[in-house]
Amino acid sequence: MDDTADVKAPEALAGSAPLRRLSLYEVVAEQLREMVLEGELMPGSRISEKRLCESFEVSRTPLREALKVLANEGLVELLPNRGAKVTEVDPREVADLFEVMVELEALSGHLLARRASDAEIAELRAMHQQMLDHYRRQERPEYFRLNQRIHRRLAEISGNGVLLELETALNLKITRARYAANMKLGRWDESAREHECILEALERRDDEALADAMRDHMRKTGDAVLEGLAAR
Amino acid sequence: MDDTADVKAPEALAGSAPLRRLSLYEVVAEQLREMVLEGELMPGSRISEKRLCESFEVSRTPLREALKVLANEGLVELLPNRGAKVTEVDPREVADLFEVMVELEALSGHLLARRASDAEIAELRAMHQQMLDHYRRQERPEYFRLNQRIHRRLAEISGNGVLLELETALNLKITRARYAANMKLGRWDESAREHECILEALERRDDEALADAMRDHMRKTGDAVLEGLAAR
DNA sequence: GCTCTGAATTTTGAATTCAAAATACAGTAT
DNA sequence: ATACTGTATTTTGAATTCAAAATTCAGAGC
Repeated sequence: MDDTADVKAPEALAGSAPLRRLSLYEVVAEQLREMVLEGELMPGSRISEKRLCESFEVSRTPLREALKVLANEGLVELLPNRGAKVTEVDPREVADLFEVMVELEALSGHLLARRASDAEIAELRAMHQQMLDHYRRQERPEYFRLNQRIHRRLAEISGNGVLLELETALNLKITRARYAANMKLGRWDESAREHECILEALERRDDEALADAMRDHMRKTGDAVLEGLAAR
Repeated sequence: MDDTADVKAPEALAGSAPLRRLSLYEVVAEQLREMVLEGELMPGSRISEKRLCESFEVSRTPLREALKVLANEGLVELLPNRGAKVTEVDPREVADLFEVMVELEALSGHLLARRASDAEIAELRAMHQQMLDHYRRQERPEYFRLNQRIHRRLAEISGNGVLLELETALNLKITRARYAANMKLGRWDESAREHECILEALERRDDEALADAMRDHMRKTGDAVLEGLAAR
């Protein structure tokens, strides 16, 4: 039907911020990442290079480069001479993941209490309030997106680049586990309350309380996800 | 001179152990990794694809795939349309790195105290004693290698796969920072003593003491590396 | 002399091609 | 009918080719 559309528009995604064109493999990787995270590519399923190339309308070269990136992120597995498959969500690994994340969050908390500026705390508070609005209006996707943004912002403000990278990387897998577990809504309001605790501890700049609150929040999230996974 | 040598011998490196052929890009990645770690490729230096292709005797495809892997590991930076360069060792980032590593080690300690079997503890003790032998004989490279193996084994035995992966990944950068800092030997015996503390706490299965000892060891290592970096 | 412009060259990005491995499949023997 | 062998097909791995971007460099203009 639309086979006139040979025009690729990778710059469409570039926005305006970084002012640089993305390589094709980066675009493909981002797409793939989303497909894996949202379960569009089922865990365990083999990935046919040809099929994906056709659907993305790119050659195999950038696709294979993208697969290598995803493999490093742990979202796909590369089998030698037999292509790639989407990694399974292994509850055991997810448990390990949260075990680590809990500690990273605690570290983040300690750093935040020391390093966050008043302006940054106000910014987080504003985001938090907006998130509560979405909660009250039961706007689930908006709530979820903002929730993610807040967590990311917390990691950023903690001022440790390595920590930010690790949390981002691990969060990929967590997001995937969430989808796979089909997170029940029960924790929605519980989670909102935990966020309130975090914000309050941060505003008091209470080191230990903040670390504990963040640790606690992550631990409970983990428990909920694992429960969801077990109940499949 | 030797332009008769069109024969590539990638299988020469495959050895016999894993019983599966490594892809070319994996071999290249491993070589590159070593070159970066040992400072053979200087931090900040631009990487010419052509030159490297010639020296490895492979085409650009596997080399570029390998570069993508290294980029994910943070050893090289990919500049759009301008190739790759070896990432600089940024003391600020190294500090962040250790800040995180210290917590990961503490977690590792807690897990080890609970999960290590008697046999595994004995194994670690044996490795430790052997390392002390190398220390007494002043066999530096052997000491260093065994040191690395012990740390890796500790991570393995802690039984958290994600933790093992992270420590392995971060350890890459730490190793590089060490080389860059030209680690002075002063800490050699101090480090051996710290290891003794770790072993003893593990043998007592003293949760807190072990976590503290491992945290402490990593913190001091970090301080030494950072000092070395500052003194360049 | 210095800077700017614009071709020539080099280098990178991505598609295509070629070769090797794996898979699917048909036919034979048991 | 089932298991096995050898061949055809498909799919992956890696080299090559083609196009686009960056770099270099020469010469014109100030």
